[in-house]
Amino acid sequence: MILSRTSQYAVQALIYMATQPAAAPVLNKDIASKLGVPAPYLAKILQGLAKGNLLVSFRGRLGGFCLREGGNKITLMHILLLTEGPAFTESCLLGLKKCSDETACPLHFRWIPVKKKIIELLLDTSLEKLAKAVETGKYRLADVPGMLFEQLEP
Amino acid sequence: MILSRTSQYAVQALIYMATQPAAAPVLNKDIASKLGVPAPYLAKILQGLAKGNLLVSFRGRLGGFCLREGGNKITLMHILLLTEGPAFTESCLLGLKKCSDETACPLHFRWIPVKKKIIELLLDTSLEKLAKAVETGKYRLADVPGMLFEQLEP
DNA sequence: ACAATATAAAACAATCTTGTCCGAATATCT
DNA sequence: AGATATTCGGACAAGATTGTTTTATATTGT
Repeated sequence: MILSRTSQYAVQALIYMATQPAAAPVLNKDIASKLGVPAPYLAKILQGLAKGNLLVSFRGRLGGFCLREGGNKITLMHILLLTEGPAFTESCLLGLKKCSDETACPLHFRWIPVKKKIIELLLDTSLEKLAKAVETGKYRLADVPGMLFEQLEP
Repeated sequence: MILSRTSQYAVQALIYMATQPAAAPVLNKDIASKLGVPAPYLAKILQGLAKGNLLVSFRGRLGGFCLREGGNKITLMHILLLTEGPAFTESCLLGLKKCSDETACPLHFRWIPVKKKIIELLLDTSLEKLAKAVETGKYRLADVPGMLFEQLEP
């Protein structure tokens, strides 16, 4: 029923990046403060996503992270395959190592149609869709309120 | 996409108990060995289920654990409410503490119908159904093979 | 009294999350 | 060109959570 913290932060961060202008790299520090998540942990997650070719990273001044592909190419599935591991869609509800159509746990065939729904959702939901939803202001990305589109400069 | 180990062991154990004659208490030790899970850990889990009124426990000789209600009354939902906590059906995919129809994360309304399918499955799946499935021999409850209905006595 | 069993608590281990530190890379400024 | 400021990269460790094992205690039937 739940994703790991790592996956949650990864999705939040990528949605936020998709709301930002694609040209300029986004700073880990900025993402962390806008989302209210620990910066060192987020950095590690973003590095992993860069290694998985979802992001490009630039060091030095004017550095930061950019989405490698446009937000319309990246789906939740792409993200979770990296953060949850490549086998996360095949996991057995009861935790059996071997649970296939041949050697099935008693929940296997009941679970399959539900799993299918989940996978459809993950495949169909692109960063672009989510970013646009957030940009309407009707949805929030973090518990910390008002940080996202009400930032004031001194 | 995944339940905690505790939940997995709890469900496995209860299904196994539902395959056994209801009259005699079942020993933690026996369940553990048949399922191939650590006995002390399973004991702790079963005690929790007893506290949650899903099981009755008997101490001393001829002791053990019994299902309190018939297997047809107990659903996966009953079990998981105890092992995952009472709020596990309300958790937000992105981990937001406050994510309701009013203050929604961008995944909220996409996730609701899928969550509904999951809840339906959990409410509809009784221990009795699962136990009967296992008794046909077509489904397995544990990775350790052949322990369930091929136990030989010396 | 004894043996078998559940219960409780605590100790231990593994994993996940978070924080700190320093080095490497890169653009900007002088 | 060189100095400087900024940013990612990676190693390491502290803390938190979860899973596992051990130990001791209480209860019950024979």
